[in-house]
Amino acid sequence: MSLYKIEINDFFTSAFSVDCVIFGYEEGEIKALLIKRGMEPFKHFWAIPGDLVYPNEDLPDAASRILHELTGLSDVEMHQSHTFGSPERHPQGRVITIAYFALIRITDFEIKASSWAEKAQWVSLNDIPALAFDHSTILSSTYDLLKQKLTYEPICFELLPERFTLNELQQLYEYAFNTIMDKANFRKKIKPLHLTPLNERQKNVKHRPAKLFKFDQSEYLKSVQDNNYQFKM
Amino acid sequence: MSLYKIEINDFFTSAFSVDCVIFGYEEGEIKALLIKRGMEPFKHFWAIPGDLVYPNEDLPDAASRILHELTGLSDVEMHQSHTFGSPERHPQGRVITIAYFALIRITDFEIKASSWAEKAQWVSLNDIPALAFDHSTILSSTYDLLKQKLTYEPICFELLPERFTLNELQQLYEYAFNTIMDKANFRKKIKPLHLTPLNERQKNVKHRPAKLFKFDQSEYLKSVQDNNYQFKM
DNA sequence: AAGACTTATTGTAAAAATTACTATATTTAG
DNA sequence: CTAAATATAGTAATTTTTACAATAAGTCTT
Repeated sequence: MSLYKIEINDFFTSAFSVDCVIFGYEEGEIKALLIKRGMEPFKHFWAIPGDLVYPNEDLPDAASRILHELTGLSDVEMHQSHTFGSPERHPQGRVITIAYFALIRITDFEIKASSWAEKAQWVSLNDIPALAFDHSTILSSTYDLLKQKLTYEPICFELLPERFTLNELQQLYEYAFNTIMDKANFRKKIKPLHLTPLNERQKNVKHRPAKLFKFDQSEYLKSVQDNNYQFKM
Repeated sequence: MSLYKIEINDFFTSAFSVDCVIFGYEEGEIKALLIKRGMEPFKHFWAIPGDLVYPNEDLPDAASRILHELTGLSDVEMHQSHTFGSPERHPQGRVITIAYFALIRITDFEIKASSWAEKAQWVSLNDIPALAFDHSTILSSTYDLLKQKLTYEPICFELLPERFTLNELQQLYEYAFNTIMDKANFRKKIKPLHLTPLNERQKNVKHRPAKLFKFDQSEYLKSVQDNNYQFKM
């Protein structure tokens, strides 16, 4: 196609989609919610949940819609990841996709069926199969971004249950950064976060139960302003 | 429009563009290269250089093309920023834009004329005027991203001249983070970077001229692998 | 109910990194 | 040659991080 013959309307021939990487944390592992595609192209392939964006729909709205259709959850913060637009990435035409990610509490909901998914399942990041389209790339670069954000934003609490033990928090970081940390020193490090201790303890463990804590977002935001505190891991 | 009437072809009616925030550093200030638009919409408004992406063009290629048309520079690393897709952001239809940024050395080139720009000019980030479309938002969130990356990637050297003094490096960080740093301590901090000292000095200064240094990227990458060193500011 | 066991929680001292500040050396300008 | 300005090096106090030890508080077994 010669550049000189392109007119403005020739540009309005692309579609775009939103792919939504949904991360959860369970049994000491970070997992992603994958679907088995129920339609062509890549029918029956595992994939990241995503959908074309409606002509009048805003991007974050599309991401929230996808999350809602699959999980029933609303009001979950969506984080924008990267955008993928290689001309060959979609067999049916030029489809740019904007990746988002959401962090959710696995135990908070039941996976729903969805129009475009014949099956949905949590998969540990260690066992991700081959995925449709360029979704392997999307998933891994979005996970890199998540790890990056875990170091300078307190988003770990979106993955943990609302009431959590300090060990659970530590194990999440140990998993993500593939390290082992000293328990005592870890507690010193998170002291400035002022996690709220609860009058509750772990249940059904065969040893001394740990105290449960919760994270108070508004408290945190205040201390960021007042004390010029900067979360850092 | 009812959702039930939407067919696949109704989705292939959008366009997308790439906007390229070009940052430079001069006279102790970070500046952005802005253009004055030569055509509608927002004719004569200041804007971030950008263009629609051709149907078969990859996104990074489009970003490089825009940079090249305006500056003549090639082989400059492009960093992807955020994507903006509000349905109302473009008066002529649904246009998603993917923001990129490039860091360049202002003195390395001359600004060229371009088909879509009637004028191009470096503007200090302190004096950015009202911009076309949602470009004010794009610029400020991309600058936030740049500052974020300045803390964990050695991209400061893409802004500085190839041979620079340690003071120039320090001043760049002081500008970006709006702080004042101790000269002696700053030098200790950057010691692990192993900047290469040159047998050259500053010229035309009315005091003792400082030694010039350069950054050796391949040396840096090696020390990242070998020593598990992680750049951090 | 006692004691063994496991884990939570607190504490402490050494090591390392950061910070604030001082002193000295080197070059240009007049 | 001297004054002015800045580069560069050094040092000691402070803070943060790290490694490790000690104790407390529950559960489980007998």
